[in-house]
Amino acid sequence: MNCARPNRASKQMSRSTIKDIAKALNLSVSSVSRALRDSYEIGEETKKKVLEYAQSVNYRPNPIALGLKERRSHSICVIVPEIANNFFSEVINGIDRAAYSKGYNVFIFQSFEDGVRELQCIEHGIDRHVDGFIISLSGATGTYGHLDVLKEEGIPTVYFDRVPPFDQVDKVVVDNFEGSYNGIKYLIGLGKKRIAHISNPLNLSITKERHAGYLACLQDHGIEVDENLIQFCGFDPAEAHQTIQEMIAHHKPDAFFINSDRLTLNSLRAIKENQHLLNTSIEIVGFTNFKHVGLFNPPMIPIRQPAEAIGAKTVELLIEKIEAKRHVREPATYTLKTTLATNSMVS
Amino acid sequence: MNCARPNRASKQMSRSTIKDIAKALNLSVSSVSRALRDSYEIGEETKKKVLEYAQSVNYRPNPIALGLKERRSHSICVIVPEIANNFFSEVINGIDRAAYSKGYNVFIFQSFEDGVRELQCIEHGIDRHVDGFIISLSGATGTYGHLDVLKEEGIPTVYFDRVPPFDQVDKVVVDNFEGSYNGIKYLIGLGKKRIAHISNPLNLSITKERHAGYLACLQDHGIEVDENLIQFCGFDPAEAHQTIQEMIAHHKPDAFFINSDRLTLNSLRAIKENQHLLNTSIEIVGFTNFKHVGLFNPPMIPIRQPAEAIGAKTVELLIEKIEAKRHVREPATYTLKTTLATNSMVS
DNA sequence: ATGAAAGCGCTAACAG
DNA sequence: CTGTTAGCGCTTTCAT
Repeated sequence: MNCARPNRASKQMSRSTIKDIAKALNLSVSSVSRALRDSYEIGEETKKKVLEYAQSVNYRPNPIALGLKERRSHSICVIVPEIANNFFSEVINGIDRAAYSKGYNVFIFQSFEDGVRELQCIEHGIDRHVDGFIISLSGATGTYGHLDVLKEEGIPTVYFDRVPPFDQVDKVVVDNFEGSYNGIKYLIGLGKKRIAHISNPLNLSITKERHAGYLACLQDHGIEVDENLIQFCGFDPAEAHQTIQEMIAHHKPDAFFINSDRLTLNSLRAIKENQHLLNTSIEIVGFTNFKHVGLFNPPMIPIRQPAEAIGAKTVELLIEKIEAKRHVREPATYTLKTTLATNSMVS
Repeated sequence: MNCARPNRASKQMSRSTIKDIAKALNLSVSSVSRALRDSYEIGEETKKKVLEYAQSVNYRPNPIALGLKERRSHSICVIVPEIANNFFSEVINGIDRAAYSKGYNVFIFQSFEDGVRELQCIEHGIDRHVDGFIISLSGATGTYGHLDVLKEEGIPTVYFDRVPPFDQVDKVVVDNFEGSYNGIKYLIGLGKKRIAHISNPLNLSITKERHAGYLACLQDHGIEVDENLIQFCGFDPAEAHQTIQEMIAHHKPDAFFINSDRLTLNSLRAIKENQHLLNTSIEIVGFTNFKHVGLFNPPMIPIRQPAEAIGAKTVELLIEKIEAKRHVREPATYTLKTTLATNSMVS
């Protein structure tokens, strides 16, 4: 740690700038700039000299100055409801890796399921001149007016998972309908008839689709829908607990289908504690990307989303939009597949 | 969505600037700036006029321009090994909330356990003129030279959890020694004699301390240390699996103590699959902040870290340093307590 | 091929 | 109290 201090001359206290280089090499700033950007209107000689010197002082362009000048920042902004969530943190990994490999910086913001903060995040991103947004909507609001800025100012944006209900935007989602349909089908195949559905509130796109899958599958298999077996429940663990408890006590389900990652984990404990009230064994299927579901007791079958792939896809689409010169591709929705991990020991 | 377009005049295409306001109000930019910053050298009248107008056009200062000018950005940079980790994502929550309430923006970067990327993250932060850093070191490197920039340039920095081995920096940690000591004591209290220790490599500060706690506790209770029961193991799930398998097959432990969050989750499955090879019941204690440990089978007792509090503390220290005018407090280490959650059903 | 100068949005001397 | 100006680091006409 305490090695001899490098000689004074080479110490670059505050990062060295293009101006410093110009001075040192007796050139004008514009020439240096051109050399650095590999412009065609610069002499080979000079270019080489500049590049070498820049290297030697570990020159890095100042992205702030660049941003001010160019109105772009080579960075993208990701807004998710919360990071402490298996699914979202995996998606972020996918985004981070993909963006990094394309030379983009990633800013991660959390909306904490709050529409107001979501807007603030968007404004922060805009203020910082990010080149584009990747957003999964907060669950708390049913309005979308705060997204208008993005459209109006033509800022490239890709939504994923929890997407807005209008059309003219890019979306990356999974086939939620099919995901829950297959989950229910699995339960029915096990002979289950009273499949409880624990769901987040219906204002989110994904919730609606998953709910529809549940209904459709029951219908297709001639099982009548019992409204008592459907309960909506927010993000609070205590609420989940109570919901489950009442469901078990009053409506005797023989299986559970749970609608979202957080809700699944929150519900499992309540099921564990109350399942003795039922005389059948209980089967559980739920959306979750938690990797170690195989350790759970009661056991459950997870419906998994290809989170990293979703992240990678959003980046691909976003960068395509950012770098598109003229002809912009029509906005589209990309749908990936969920997996029903019936042998869920595998990570 | 397709509501009548607001009248042309009020449409602020590109964000309105201080200059626009000056023009509109027939003032100089400096007066506007002063009004906005609530300077004392500005007339009440003018100030009010400016403030109102600014409000009406939804003026937001451009942080990029500000950053260029002021060399500070009112933002901090958090660098963690990975986000998809219960502990780190909780800490980030703590940081986010605390920073937000003090008006600071948070940039989150992942080092992916890679020293080179860690340096890049630091450089990114510096380039973006963040006011300070909160860092938990990547596990892959044993060198610390890449942190010198921070010291040399005097950039406020607070380390947490995985901290560097030198003194002149602020650190927020937990009492890892005590944490594992208590964990082992608990196992011994259960009558366990052959307590296996599955540990990450010893290059991290936290690993060393936890290891020391294990050794000390055995010693204090007159249990001889069996080197065979100590195994080191990286971040790869397959490696953990093999390590556990061999441990069980060859050395017949009657309990496990596992050293880190990720490793704990990775090991549990291997224990589950191999525990039938043992004739005793097995007890498990491990560091993890996963919230739903109570659902696990095999059951385990988690050693928890107060992650949100750690995050909040790092922010408090960092902002104190950032905003300190003259007299800088001596760097110090703040040690919080772990919890041995013996009734681990509680979230 | 190279230099000079303007300007991105903002603040902070410096003048009045 | 208010206006003028320079400058943060960089790119980009526009001259030369």
